[in-house]
Amino acid sequence: MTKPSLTPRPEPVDAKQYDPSLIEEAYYRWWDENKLFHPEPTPGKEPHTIMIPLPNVTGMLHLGHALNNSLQDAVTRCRRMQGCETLWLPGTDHAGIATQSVVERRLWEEKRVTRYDLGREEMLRRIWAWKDEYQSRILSQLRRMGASCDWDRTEFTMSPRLSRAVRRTFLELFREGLIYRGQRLINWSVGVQTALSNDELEHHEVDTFFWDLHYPLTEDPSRVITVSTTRPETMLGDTAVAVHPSDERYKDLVGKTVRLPLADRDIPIIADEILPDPEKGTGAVKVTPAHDFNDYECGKRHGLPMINILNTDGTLNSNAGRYAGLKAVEEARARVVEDLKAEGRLGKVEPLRHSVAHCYRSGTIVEPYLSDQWFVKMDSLVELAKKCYLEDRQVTFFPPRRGDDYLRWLDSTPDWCISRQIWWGHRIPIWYCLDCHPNIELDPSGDPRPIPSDARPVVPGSDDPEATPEACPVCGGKRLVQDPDVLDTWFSSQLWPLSTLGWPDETEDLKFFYPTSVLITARDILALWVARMIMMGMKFRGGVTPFRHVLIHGTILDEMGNIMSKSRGNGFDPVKVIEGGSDEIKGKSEPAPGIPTHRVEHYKVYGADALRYGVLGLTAGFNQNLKMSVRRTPREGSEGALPHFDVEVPVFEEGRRLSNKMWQAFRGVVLPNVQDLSPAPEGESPFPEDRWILSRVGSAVAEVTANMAEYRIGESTDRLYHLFWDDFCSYYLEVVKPRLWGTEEESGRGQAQRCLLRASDAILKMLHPIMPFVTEALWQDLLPALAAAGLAAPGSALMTAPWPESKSFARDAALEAATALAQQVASAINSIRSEVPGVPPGQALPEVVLCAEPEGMEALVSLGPLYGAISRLAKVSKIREGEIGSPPSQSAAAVASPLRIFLPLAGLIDLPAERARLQKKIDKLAKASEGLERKLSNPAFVEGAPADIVEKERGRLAENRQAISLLEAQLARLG
RNA sequence: GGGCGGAUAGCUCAGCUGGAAGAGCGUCGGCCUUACAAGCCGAGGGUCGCAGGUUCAAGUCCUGUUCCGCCCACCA
Repeated sequence: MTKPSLTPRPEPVDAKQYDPSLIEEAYYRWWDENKLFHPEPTPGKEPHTIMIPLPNVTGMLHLGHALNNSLQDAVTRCRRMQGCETLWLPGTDHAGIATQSVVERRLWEEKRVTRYDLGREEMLRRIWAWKDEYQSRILSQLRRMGASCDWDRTEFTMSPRLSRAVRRTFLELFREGLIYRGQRLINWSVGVQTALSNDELEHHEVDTFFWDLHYPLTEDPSRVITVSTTRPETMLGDTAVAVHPSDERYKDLVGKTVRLPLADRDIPIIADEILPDPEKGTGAVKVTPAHDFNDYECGKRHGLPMINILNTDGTLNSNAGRYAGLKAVEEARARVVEDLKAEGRLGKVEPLRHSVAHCYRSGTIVEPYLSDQWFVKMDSLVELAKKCYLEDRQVTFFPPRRGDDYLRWLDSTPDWCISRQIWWGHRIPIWYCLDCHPNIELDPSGDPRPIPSDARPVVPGSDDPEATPEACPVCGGKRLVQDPDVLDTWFSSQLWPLSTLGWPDETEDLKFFYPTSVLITARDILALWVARMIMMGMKFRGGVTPFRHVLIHGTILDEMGNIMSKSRGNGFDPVKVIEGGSDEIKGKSEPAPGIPTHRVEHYKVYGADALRYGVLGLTAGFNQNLKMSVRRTPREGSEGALPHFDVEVPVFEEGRRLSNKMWQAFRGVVLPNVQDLSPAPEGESPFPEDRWILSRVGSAVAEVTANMAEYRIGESTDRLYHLFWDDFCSYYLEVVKPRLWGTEEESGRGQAQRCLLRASDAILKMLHPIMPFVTEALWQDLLPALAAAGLAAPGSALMTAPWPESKSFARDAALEAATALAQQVASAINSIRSEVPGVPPGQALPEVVLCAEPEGMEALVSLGPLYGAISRLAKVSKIREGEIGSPPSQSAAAVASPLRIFLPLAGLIDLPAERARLQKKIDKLAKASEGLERKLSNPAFVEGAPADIVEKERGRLAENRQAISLLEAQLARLG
């Protein structure tokens, strides 16, 4: 309570229906201006920290982000109300390759210039401008969704502070020998012209061929050895043919040479244990160590020469002789095949579909490419990451099975290639001495190229991202040039939980908020990001995990099971869902049969709460696929050339209806009736509906609290929906209304008001993490009454109000059972009203008679205090008890075990229709009884099953039989 | 090829440690009942993918199998 009082709350909105546009921005601004999102390290308080999985500045947020951030916000808001000092730290990722590619593409489309035309400095200026624009758009999208991030701590991976952390990390790992430079076969993106790590590849199925090539023996050209390949053009770089040592067919050929066609080189036939599989193809394979990962390993085993035949742009180089300059896959392949055919060296050609690696950003083919790159040695880091999870149990996955995915990746990760031949990113903090290495040249951008494999690295003296080494430690020369490459984006993102809190400085934030509480993310970056953050935390934070929990949520898919994205044409902008409006969609594929790829879509105003409710509801059960159905209906007579569609999303529809229902219930019933508190005696209310709703709220508080603690947020949305709609609105409000309207003494108005306030308060609180806006707005309207009743502090905010406790709500199981029976009775009466012809639908029924067998008397008695409730719910004027033996004549009957219900309907009843209705019920009951009888006549069941189960089944059968006999008697009476 | 997940009402999905099949939407019928027609009342609709097994009892556990999806993998 040390916080200064809040600024005046936003003006109350008086609207008949809920209009999110009148609420959301005003309340968000109010929270923000009161710094309610901003935590401070506070000794004695429990911290709760979430680092946002930093979105890329490449584009706008999509529905997947809406889900991810709704989860984070729901957890954050819940913990904040539970008294934690909550930090949700926002920020963005510079996303090196992705962002540079986007800006380059745009430059080319708009101005026909390349990055080389602009030069490094100007290009970076353009990318910074892009970043500024998109970062602010992304952050405003987050605000729009209601994200309670601490904007004062907003970070960016290339800020000076984070750049310092990156440099510190690089230099420490380098000094330790965990970062090294070396020539390796790496993945090369031909489109972006940079190295990629294994994790940046996408595999796509490609239709191609399997070609058989005949290589003639040097000593006897009439004899050939046949190899099969999917990449005939790489034969220009072959340096051997390999066979399995056990392969009898080729035993005599090992050690001889073949004459490589087209290249006219002699290459050896070698025996290798690993590469060739005698069962496959001809059993003999061509070996191209510079252009295939397996061949590379084989080449190293046998000391084969490695002939690089590629340029960085994917064309063939001079090692390819007359094919130089041709694009390898698109042009050279066909020419090589053609020429081999002409020479009679081509064997059979079979169609083949196989998966080929593509660049995850440019979509172009990835070539294995031999080059000098920087690497992180992974083995010791992998050990730390395993220890954290397996031995220390410092980190827990939700759901637990995700821990297996994590381990699987750790077990199969090679050294990490971290250098990228692009400009946007953290420059590698290594210099080279031009005096020691006179063959280093500077290209037009001022970048040194090439850097020899044996160039001696010179490191700067400090972590300052601006620091440069003064002189060459060997020759003292001052002509130093920095390595032109930048680091893989993930090198900086892996530091996110550390660097955002100020590491390597020992800041108050770092001391208080580290380790973070939970990392919430989708599965696709488990390896790329999650595992590496753990490594860095373990390495640089004294073996402490960066996060205690990892929540892996599913991916939103469309109804067909495809990943949703705007570029595919089946996704949409979350802000459009919130604000409504229209959007031109120009996708790659049809979102559903008959829906064109290029169209205009119109969205309703759903509001942020409905969006959040909808996406959070999808997450129930930790499912990995979250299919979301979308209805698109064509608009008649739409203007313009493009077809127009109205878009409806059922899950958002549900959220919108819920927000509106809340609005209506509070505006229409709760608020008008709590303005003037009538006096009420202390202690428990004598009115059963009061005790009932508090009991129901109490059990919901217990369940929701438990669910939230396990991140079962989808389950909570469902639970709260029914608590509010069914229990609070359909039952409690209906039943309590007369007391609110009535005079004080008789009706217990004061008690009704207090109970209403307590239930409302708890419901709004529990719904707040899911639907922050409508709940805060209604709670503010309710606050004066809550304060008057001593249930809340005046001038406070729901956002920071304390979470309800289940122990403050008395539970009453017997009352809940009695009320459930009352609801069944009301429902049975309504059913008769609806099904029996002749019963007036609108008017109240004059009388209902309830009867019970002797063993049901207790239940009947317990129902006594609830007659008023039944009267309201089923609209009957009078309820009385009757003798079971002499039911009223000319009546419709129903059963709500253990009670019999009679509606005297003299003169109104349609006899044949009523007879048919009764017969239908009897048939249904008889069918159920048959099953029970069979079960109970089975001695194995009666003896084997626990006694209470057998008893239960017996009771059920007796109930059924009684109901049947009653209905049959009724049938007989109707004649 | 390896790993994982899914298959339950027309659609999207709940269903925890095995004890009479649920929600929302959609459909059908009836209601402008004084918070709410963005609503209320009622009805219909399911051999829980298929085949075995364990058990007195299986949507739930085990085995096999078929589809769908995802992740990983060098399939020459």
